[in-house]
Amino acid sequence: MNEELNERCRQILEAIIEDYILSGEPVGSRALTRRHKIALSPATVRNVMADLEDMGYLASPHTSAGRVPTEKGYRFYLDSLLRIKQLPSSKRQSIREHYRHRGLRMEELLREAGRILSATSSYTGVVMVPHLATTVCRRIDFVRLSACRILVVFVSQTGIVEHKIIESQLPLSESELQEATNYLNHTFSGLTVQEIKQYIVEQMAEEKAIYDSLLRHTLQLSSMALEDDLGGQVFIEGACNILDQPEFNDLNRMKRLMRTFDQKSLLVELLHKSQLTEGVQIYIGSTEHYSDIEGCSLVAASFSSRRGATGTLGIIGPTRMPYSTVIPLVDFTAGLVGSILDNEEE
Amino acid sequence: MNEELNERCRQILEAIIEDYILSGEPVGSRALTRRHKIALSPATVRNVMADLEDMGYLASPHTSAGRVPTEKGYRFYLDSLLRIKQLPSSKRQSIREHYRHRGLRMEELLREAGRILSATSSYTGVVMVPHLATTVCRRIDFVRLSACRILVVFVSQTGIVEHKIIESQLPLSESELQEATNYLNHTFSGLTVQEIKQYIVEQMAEEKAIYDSLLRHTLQLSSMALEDDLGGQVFIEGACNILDQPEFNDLNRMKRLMRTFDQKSLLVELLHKSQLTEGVQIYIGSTEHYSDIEGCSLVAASFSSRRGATGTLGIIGPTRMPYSTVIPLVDFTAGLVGSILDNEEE
DNA sequence: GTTTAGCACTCTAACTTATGGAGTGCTAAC
DNA sequence: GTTAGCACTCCATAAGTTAGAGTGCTAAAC
Repeated sequence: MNEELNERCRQILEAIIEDYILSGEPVGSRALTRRHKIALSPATVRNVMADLEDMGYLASPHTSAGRVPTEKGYRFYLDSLLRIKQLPSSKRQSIREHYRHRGLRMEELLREAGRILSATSSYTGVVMVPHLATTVCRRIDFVRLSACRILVVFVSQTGIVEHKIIESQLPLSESELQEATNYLNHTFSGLTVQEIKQYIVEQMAEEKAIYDSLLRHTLQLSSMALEDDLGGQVFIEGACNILDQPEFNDLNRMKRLMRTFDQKSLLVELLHKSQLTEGVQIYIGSTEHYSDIEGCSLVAASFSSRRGATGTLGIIGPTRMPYSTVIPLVDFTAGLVGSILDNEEE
Repeated sequence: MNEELNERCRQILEAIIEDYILSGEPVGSRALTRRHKIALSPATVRNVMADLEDMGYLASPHTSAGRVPTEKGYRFYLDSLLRIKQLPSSKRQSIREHYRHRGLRMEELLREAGRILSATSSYTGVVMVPHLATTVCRRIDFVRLSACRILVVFVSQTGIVEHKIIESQLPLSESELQEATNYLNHTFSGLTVQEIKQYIVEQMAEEKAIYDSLLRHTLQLSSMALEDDLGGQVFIEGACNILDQPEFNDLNRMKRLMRTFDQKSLLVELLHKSQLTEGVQIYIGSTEHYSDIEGCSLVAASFSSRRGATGTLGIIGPTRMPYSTVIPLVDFTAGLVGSILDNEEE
């Protein structure tokens, strides 16, 4: 694939994609020259377009329609043509404003982030809750519900609170539980969940060394408490926003998208993926990749606080969305949410 | 409105509604006599249908289509014609099975209840989380995040856990907080949230009598902690299920419904309403009432545990849904969820 | 008086048939 | 290499047609 696109091709490709983003209609050679003051005749543009089609950057829905960007076209546009502006400071300010009077609960903060993303972009906002793994434990509490049923409340440095009810094998008295709690807080506070799990495994391995049955039991309970945390949960806000896009006049595509939202699994997968990489990631739904969100793209960025909690947020919109504003929006929001989490830690 | 429907009218109305529920198409006189072994000619049936239309139980989309039940028609059907079967015990068993291996977190339980309702009915499940008001306090914990920021964890007898971060006016030390916690648990444990609020108000009124500033402050904090709880939150599961219904081939209606789901406010209102009444409630969306869910109905029932937590759950489906199976399903589920909550209390 | 058969009438959904417009690809001239 | 010109293609829209289902009314039958 050694096709170097020369300047003219690039220009025309860019013009086509930008037109298409605006109109959603296939763009033809005539309209293009008119709108973009290109110093070429439609015929010449047609030749270039035919080349671009051969190379896979464009496609035509049918013989006598204009051209539409392909996934490859978008990719090239995103990688090489798009100049990303900074979000204007007025907009930054107004977004910050939205977060100002927020309640301070982690979950609500993230839900709200999704809503703000959605409202600001008029597409759909998605937010994935940080996994506990890299989260630093501030405190872990056991609350005795009955002899064998124990409520575990886990609080991270970032103020994430998770709770879970576990069934203990052995009945435990109030005072035993208190003792266990004290021990755990003393031992675990300041460690990440990962480190805690590690520690538990190591201690359990030396099981024979542990003569203290309460201690052994305590470790067992904490192990149960920390498995399968809630992290990775995904909030979807403003799902219906996206339905106003003309591409969703197709009932089936619409249903498919809604189903994807309902199941969430694809989103979890994608959001996870983009957590592994720095910066804004863009996933383009096409027939080959992510066909469930065909016609849509996900613009995602992960946010993280200084102390480790890392989640991902983003916007799902039609593939033909104005990336030049959506990308900075997602980028800015990720940073903002991260810093809000930081402040909550202090 | 003193229209007594005679036996024949009732029979025909019932037949029409049942046909319509099955097919979703306007039903005509001919088809009706054929399918229902009615000992009357189509012409006679037509006369009856015309009467029923005059009385407002039926409507015709246009001159030469069959008849469709109106909201009034459905109401009459539900109130006077429908014989509700018990859920067959095989089905009960299989539903119980679904709940068996559930994690024990309240929130997950309710979410799952929504999912099971949705899957079993192939419509959309909704669940409203119990409000704290009537909930009995088991325990209330303060966790110090920083001098002024405090995490409050509230645990009800039913195992509902709510948490919230509040900002204290005065900085509090670890030990002061401990003292406050002990005081609160001692005082509040076993009271309902309502009672607690009452108590706080009374105590504050005697403010002058409270020389102990820590005590005053503690009360203030708990007051903050208990206002605007999370209860009333609504989970919607399987929203896309309902889209497969033929009535949602209409794009606009579909969008409207999705928007209603997104906003949730109408659902909150309806679910609240049905919390005030015993048994299964049915809300029929029509142009006049609840136009946001036009073409849909909500079948709802509240569930409650012995100790007070009361929420509501239900199914949203097309108005022409098979009530004879949906109603018992909702009824049974409400009872089941209530009893699961009871067990969790034990 | 109620019920029914018959019939003219209505309305829709589905199919067919024009028609205009937008756009292409090719060729030949610049 | 670029462009004008032109024949051709395809879609969207509108208009016309038809078949089917259903109604309302009337007059006869029970």
